[in-house]
Amino acid sequence: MEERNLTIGDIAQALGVSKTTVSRAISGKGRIGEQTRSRVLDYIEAHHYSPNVVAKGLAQNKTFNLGLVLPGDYNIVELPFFQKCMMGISRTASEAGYDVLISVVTAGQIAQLERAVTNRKVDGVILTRTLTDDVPMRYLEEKGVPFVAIGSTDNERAVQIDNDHRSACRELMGRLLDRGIRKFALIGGSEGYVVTKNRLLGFQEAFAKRLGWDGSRQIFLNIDNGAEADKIVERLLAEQVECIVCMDDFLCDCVLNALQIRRIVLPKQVQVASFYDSSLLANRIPGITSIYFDVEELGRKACELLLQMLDGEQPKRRTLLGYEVRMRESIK
Amino acid sequence: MEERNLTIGDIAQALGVSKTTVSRAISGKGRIGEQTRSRVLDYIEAHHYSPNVVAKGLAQNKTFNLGLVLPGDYNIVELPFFQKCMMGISRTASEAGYDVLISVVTAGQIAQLERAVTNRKVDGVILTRTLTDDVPMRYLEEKGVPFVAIGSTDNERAVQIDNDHRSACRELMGRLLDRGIRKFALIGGSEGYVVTKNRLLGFQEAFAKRLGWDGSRQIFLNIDNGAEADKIVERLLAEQVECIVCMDDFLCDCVLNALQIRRIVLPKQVQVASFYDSSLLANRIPGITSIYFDVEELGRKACELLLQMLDGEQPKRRTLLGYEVRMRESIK
DNA sequence: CTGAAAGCGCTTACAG
DNA sequence: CTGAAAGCGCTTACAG
Repeated sequence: MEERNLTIGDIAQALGVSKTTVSRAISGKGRIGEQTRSRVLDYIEAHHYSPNVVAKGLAQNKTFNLGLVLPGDYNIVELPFFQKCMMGISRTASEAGYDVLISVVTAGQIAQLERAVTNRKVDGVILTRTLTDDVPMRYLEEKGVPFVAIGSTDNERAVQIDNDHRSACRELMGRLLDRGIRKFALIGGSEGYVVTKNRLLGFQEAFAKRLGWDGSRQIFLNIDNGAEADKIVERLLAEQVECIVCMDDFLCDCVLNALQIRRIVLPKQVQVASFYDSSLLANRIPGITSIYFDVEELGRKACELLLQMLDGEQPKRRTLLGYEVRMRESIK
Repeated sequence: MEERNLTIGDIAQALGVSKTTVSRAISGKGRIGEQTRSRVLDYIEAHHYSPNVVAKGLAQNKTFNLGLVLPGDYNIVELPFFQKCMMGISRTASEAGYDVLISVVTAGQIAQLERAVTNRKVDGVILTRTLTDDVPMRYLEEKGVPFVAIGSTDNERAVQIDNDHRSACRELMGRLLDRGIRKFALIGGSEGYVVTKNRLLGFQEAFAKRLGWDGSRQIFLNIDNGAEADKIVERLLAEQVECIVCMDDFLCDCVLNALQIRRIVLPKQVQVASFYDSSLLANRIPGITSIYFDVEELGRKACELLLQMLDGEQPKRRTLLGYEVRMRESIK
């Protein structure tokens, strides 16, 4: 248990070759005789040698760590998103021989990220959230640290990856419109998130495409708590809105609670749809019509992009991933 | 941006001293003249030098990384727990100059953890979940890696930390009993979790303490999906059980849904309590009586324990943290 | 195809 | 109080 770990030197000595040779056998770089190689590899196999990645890193000026920036101020509905992202990233990183090191960033306080970067603990970084004025992103750019942003950003230089929220919302709204719904209300969160803008765009575009349409649509943005949502719902019910569209599942949860208190029956008295399909609403009855994104895939792809960058490639600036509209009983 | 990072050698040269001296000024170890020290420190300050932690680690045979083992197979209700744990750990680690490296472990598949350990990427590990037959724990013991387990385990040798679930459940049940409730049903998850056993113990003890008590209690364990829960609820309603106690919030969520479908009114027709108070039920109306634990604190303490171990201390085997019983409207 | 040597950026006995 | 030197475990030109 406390035996000193085997080193490349031990192997070299045991086999009567040089450390250089052992190193080459392991890395596969440089010419080396097939015989010598297998002797070394066999020895390694038999003695369970595994290289000291830290030493390797020091010699190559790499760490084989990826930084993962996670927000410290999340609300519960976003949690499954970050979690699944993390799973996808962790898995992909692991398969490529990298580890994932986390930095929690709260309200622009990037101390943990700074530590990871200035201490040279990471080769690159993945941001799991984008803001319109993104402090971590600015920091990484300034430091010249390779990074990829999950989510969309206006920053033209950043490598970014996101689901195609805009098209997704447009399609969902199109379907609702096609079902003959006329009076809509949209309830959304902070405009500080780029995704809010994109969802709004998709929402609007669905209407723009249908010229003959003669209904109404109300939009409420920057709603971030149940009380506000409750008031809005009350008002919407009074106005006999047909369908309440929620930009995310947190708001949807609030709306559903507001409806439940008032003993409103879905979809008979009012219909509901959400622009996001998180596990949070999975148990709801009736099921809520919403959009599904493969978040783990998003994490995997993001990680792949970063790994490409670390390999010296220049991946395209912008990647958009698909979506799936899931019609459920909350819509007639 | 692409300037080579400053090294200890650069500083030594600039100041006309030896690297040894610079190193000592920084670390504070070894004798060094007050003058020389401040000269070095000033230079460092002025030129924004920050040491290469990886090199330092190589020399000291440390990594300044803590491994964090996260389950890949969680259900949504546990998510806030792991998240908050992580926040607490990350923060404490960061303050102590450590970074946190994650390993996702799914169903006994510990490849990621093994990589982190055999690659010598971590100095110690924190487990965020304990199982009765704990594969990661066994692995860490075998490898002689210092670790602390969040949650309780039968393993006597393991340093473990947990909230005092047993007392918490006993106290909550005591309160319910004192309110005159007679017919109870307890619905719990897998017995594979040590916490399930502890909660069950606390549950039972509350009854054991009240000799004169003449009610009934039914116990359903290993329930892990909404359908099962639904059936049980149906049966309990038929039997006119007074209070349904849920071992965790996932089950509580299932139970509440089952009640809602049947238009059962809380707490009038049936009362409900949960042994855990996660954000998942925060928006529920009426509020659910439950037990609150400070999970971030749990993470912080766990991290402190591990840091102590890495400092060569031997912390006590078992730490129990407090709890808070929160009575809400779901109980009369 | 193989090896001696220098180097990655730090620490730490050992001398002085 | 300070420094030269060896060492942590690897990689990689440079020779041969």
